[in-house]
Amino acid sequence: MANTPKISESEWEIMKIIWKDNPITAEQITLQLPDEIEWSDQTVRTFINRLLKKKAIGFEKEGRSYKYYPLVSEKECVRAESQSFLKRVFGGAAHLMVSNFLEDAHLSEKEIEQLQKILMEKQDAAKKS
Amino acid sequence: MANTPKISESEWEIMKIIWKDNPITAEQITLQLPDEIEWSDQTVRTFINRLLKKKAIGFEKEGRSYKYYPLVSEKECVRAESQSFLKRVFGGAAHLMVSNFLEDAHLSEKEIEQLQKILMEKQDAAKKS
DNA sequence: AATTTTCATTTACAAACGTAATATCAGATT
DNA sequence: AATCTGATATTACGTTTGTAAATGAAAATT
Repeated sequence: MANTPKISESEWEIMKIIWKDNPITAEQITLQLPDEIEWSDQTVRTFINRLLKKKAIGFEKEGRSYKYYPLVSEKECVRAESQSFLKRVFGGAAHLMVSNFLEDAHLSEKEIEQLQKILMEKQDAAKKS
Repeated sequence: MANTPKISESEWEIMKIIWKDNPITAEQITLQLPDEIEWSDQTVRTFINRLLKKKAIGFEKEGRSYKYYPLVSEKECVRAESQSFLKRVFGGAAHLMVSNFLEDAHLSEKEIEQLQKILMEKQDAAKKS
């Protein structure tokens, strides 16, 4: 609902960690980055600062260091990014997007079933209205 | 397959038009932009030039003006963007992404059925293997 | 042929991004 | 109290993006 700030690709990596586990120190964030990512801790701080400036996160002082926590919810941000992606790549047509993903992705039987369940619920809801 | 160049948000608008209809002149591209977009034609040319530089499109001289055509396929680019989005926002988990979209999107009954069909085929394929 | 018009090419410029290095400041240590 | 250390804050710098304006060259017009 609240309009979310624009979060860059690198900043997403930081946000994902903060959403999972907060309040959290800069050091902990650096440690929890996936292995493929090799940023100096200065770089991590830069992203943290930009997220602060964008009001995507806040902090509380704890002794010597700060602990950061989200100011925007993951749900909102995922939603905003999804909308933007959907619009950019599929002209806003969700069903095109989904079918494209379904065809392309390698899904387990369990996952397929789960999706079918969701679809069936959706169908019921659509019929009722 | 061929690795696709990184196409920015604005450039996507141009590419979508070129994919739909090519070879096409700069003027025609400008005309076919959706109404919400109000770029000066200089701006459109800038994006075209950047796409040329990125080898996303090519051109053929036709008399006074150029006609542009894609050098990368829409399919490839959609795929690359989708992967990038999936990784960034959903940590690469396609089923999470799809279920999120399904829940959020307003799909017609027809669209739902279509998706179910795809899922059923997927299921058959998964079982067989 | 000179001028105007129409494309395309080059240059511009500020904001965002990726990636740090450097500086500053508050506790911890000697 | 002076110094060291670990954290935060400021500054840096090249690239990409959004958004054009200026320039150059070819074609159309006068």
